[in-house]
Amino acid sequence: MDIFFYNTLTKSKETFKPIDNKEVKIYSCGPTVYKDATIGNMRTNLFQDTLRKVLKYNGYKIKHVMNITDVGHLVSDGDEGEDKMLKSAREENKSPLEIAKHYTELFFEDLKKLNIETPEIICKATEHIKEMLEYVKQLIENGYAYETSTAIYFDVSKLDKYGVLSGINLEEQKAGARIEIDKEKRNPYDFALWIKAPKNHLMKWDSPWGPSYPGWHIECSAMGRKYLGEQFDIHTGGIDLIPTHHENEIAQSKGACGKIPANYWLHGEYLLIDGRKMSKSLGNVYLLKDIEEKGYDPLVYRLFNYSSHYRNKINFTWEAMEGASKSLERLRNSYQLHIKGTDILNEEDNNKLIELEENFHKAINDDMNMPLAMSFVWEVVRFEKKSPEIANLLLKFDTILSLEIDKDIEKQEIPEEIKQLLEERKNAREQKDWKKSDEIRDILKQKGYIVKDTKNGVEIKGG
RNA sequence: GGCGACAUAGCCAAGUGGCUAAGGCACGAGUCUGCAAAACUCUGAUCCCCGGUUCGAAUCCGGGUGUCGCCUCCA
Repeated sequence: MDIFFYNTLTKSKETFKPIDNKEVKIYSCGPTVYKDATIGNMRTNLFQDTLRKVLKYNGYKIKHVMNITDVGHLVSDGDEGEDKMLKSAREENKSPLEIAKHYTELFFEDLKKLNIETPEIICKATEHIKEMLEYVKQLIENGYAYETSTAIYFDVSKLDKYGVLSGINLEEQKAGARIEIDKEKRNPYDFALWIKAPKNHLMKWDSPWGPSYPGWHIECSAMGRKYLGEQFDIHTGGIDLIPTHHENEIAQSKGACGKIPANYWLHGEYLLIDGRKMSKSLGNVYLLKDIEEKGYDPLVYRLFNYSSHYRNKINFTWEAMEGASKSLERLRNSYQLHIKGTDILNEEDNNKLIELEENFHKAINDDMNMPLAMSFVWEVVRFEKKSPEIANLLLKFDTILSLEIDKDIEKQEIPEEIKQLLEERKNAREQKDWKKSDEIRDILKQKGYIVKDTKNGVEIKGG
């Protein structure tokens, strides 16, 4: 079955044709590890994870590279600001590497909680200084870079075209409209490849230009080339990376080897909070931790992401989380109903299930249309007959969904105290002492246990 | 000023030329139950507005209106 992806490079949906028909090579722009990863960052990681799993569902192997930016980015385009990593280091009274290590660990904890697979290759910028320097030297040799008193700059005017991703037209942009003009720069859109370190700069390395440090686009070009070659299949990131970071990566690659590094560029849209972009100034930044603290399984957030396509904005509200929470519960309940089911499926049922699996497959292959795919999941969930075969189909879907659909919420340790209360309530019910029964139910509720009386006996949930 | 996205039921959202416009959540009605919960069944849309193309448009084209994002680090 063909796979289709929307390619930012061509602004159209294309049939996916990998360079190698067995293994797909992917590069994802990873986190800058000087602060907490937000649920917005996690949305991008979730879409990348779904990409991996969809490719695997179609039988491909994956070689996926993700960088860890542990050398800070600069504050502003003018390259005159304070390095963010250094700013954090100063504020938290730790060394830059300690800061990086701390936030890297937190980042991977979040990925794990959301069942996001770790890419095959994780590479740190600080461990690839040599490769970056070689890249810069090559750009100078090829005539695409020049030195100023503060940095080595990329000369965008040397390219046949700058702006293939974002569609900007350099002539129509007002030079210095919102940024200070650096008189040494040849073009306003020239960007720093390598920056000469001021005296008190903490993170710096020896180079032909003295103690200095990398600009903020070169690491992805250098590491991408090292691990995946000059050209690979897919490059991913958040939509905000299009106009600057990815544009400049393409510029660097064209300068170095004349090629655009990836054939397909996939970008995830923003997560909004109550209809607005998440930002510190609006005070609406949420972390996965905040979701957990409200008592939600982190996978509720994962399911919530399936309610909208990755290329559309999604609006985060607690009301939406409540809805997703109910849905996840229903999915898992349904799996249990099917696994315990004893209905015999006839040919018509089997054909219907095959059709649903195909529809699901088509939906995920169509540029990862998860909202549509979910509608077929729900059809399977609602299937009239209950049978383990249907449960297995749900399990197959879960290789994409990663919601732990087979998690048995009833099979948990129940403390002795709770067991006693349940026993008391059972006796009360047998004597039709409804008042006492309801009182005990309230007590259990206060302790976090929800009691349900079903035909097959008492069910308990919570803890 | 430039670039771009979006506008579908109370909320979220799929659908990009053609059968009754997916699905989830919420609400309401019902079955079941001592009650509650769960489960199941049923119930809801002149697809932002105005033109145009077409046998036929939510879907294509033009023009409005509105919301938002980017052009400064940003997933």
